[in-house]
Amino acid sequence: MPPKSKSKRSYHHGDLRAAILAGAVEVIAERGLHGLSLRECARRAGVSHAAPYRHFADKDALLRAIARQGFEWLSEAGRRAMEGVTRPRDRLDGYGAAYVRFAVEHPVHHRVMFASELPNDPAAREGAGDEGAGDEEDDAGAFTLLVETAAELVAPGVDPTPTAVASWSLVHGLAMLILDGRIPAEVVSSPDEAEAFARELFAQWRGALR
Amino acid sequence: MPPKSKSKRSYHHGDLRAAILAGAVEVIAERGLHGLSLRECARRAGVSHAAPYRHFADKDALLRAIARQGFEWLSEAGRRAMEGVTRPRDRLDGYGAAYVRFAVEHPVHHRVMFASELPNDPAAREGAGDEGAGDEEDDAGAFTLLVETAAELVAPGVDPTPTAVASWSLVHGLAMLILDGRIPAEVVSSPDEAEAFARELFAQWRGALR
DNA sequence: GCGAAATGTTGCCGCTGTCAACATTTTTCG
DNA sequence: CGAAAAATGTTGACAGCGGCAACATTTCGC
Repeated sequence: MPPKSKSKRSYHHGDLRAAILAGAVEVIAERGLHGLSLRECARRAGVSHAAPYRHFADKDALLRAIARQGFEWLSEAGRRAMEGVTRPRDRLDGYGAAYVRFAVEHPVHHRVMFASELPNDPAAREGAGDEGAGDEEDDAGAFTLLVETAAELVAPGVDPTPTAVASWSLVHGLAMLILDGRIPAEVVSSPDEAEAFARELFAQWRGALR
Repeated sequence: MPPKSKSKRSYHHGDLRAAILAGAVEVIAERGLHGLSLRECARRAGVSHAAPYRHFADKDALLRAIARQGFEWLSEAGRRAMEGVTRPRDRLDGYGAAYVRFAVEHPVHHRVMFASELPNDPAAREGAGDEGAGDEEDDAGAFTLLVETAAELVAPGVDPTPTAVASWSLVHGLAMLILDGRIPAEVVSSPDEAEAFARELFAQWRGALR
């Protein structure tokens, strides 16, 4: 059993897993979430219709993989937005702005991440070391980071959860409304405009906590 | 051509359309959005697999009907929450609280309404009076009502859109996070708790506008 | 009553998810 | 180096689904 930790290339296809992942994002962008099919992904990768099953147990597993990738990118974007920023409010501002920007720049990932067609399955916990030796964090990572940042903002001893929930709600709701096209396009047509708009709303919100 | 305006009963099934609508909501609640199938709805209604097509052009039409019903209920709940309330901030508070409560009480409708797998189709505008003589409002109604309420709150001459967007983002994001189970259950386990939590966040937010 | 419209049924097609059996390539290890 | 084993890809099959066409039945307007 080879330790398939890093380099996965030099097999039949090269890196089918990544190709299918990218193809799936492409298909969803073109035909929507319910227009995704494993067979279409296989077709675009130039393999037979059952090949994807060597890399994903089923369709849900593929969607979970996209969601996981999205959460990783989001966490990374949030960390990068806060790095070097020391004042707690500015850190929370930066995270929120990065959140909205991520949603606008990666709409498919955001939709899959929060499509919530992946119900809470606290089962399937076995086989240590079979797959995923790198990172085991799921969506919890993003929320944890947010709560920690909010904790720096509120008075010590106060439960930071409400502040974290409010912040997350604001940026999450804004992101969803933008992605669903329910916000006038002239307000948030580009990622930069979206981020600026988010920062404006966040500044107003921050005033309420004082 | 009978004027099928009101009483739709006394045909083969009685009221297949309503039965399928209710069955679809049931199926979605049990198996998720992607677990919905017209054939399963037909089965539960006791009809053959093609019968639903006499009432819905396709699967999307069924989902659109559910969404329309949801938007009607939401608008009605918002109006009822604001009726008799005169102070603009209290009106906005009431609408937001009703919004969150609606989402918690009708999670399936909320999910379908904002699944955004129903892309903007400004086509198909013909045949006046064929169907739907009652109300023609879509999701625009909810947002319009919100903007109008926000307009009462801000200083005259100021664009109320940012305030409306912020308010909607907050309650919409909160609703989605609750429905997706990303908020600790001990905070918002019941509709009442969810509404109370929403009111608390809204009160904080309102302070920032002053 | 009678024609027409509305409603429901049966049968079919292509597509999809998923599995099992088979084929091929690559890695591991004596 | 050379087999055994593992990983990867292919073919074929099955049931379920969305959607359509043709047919059957009920109800309504007159």
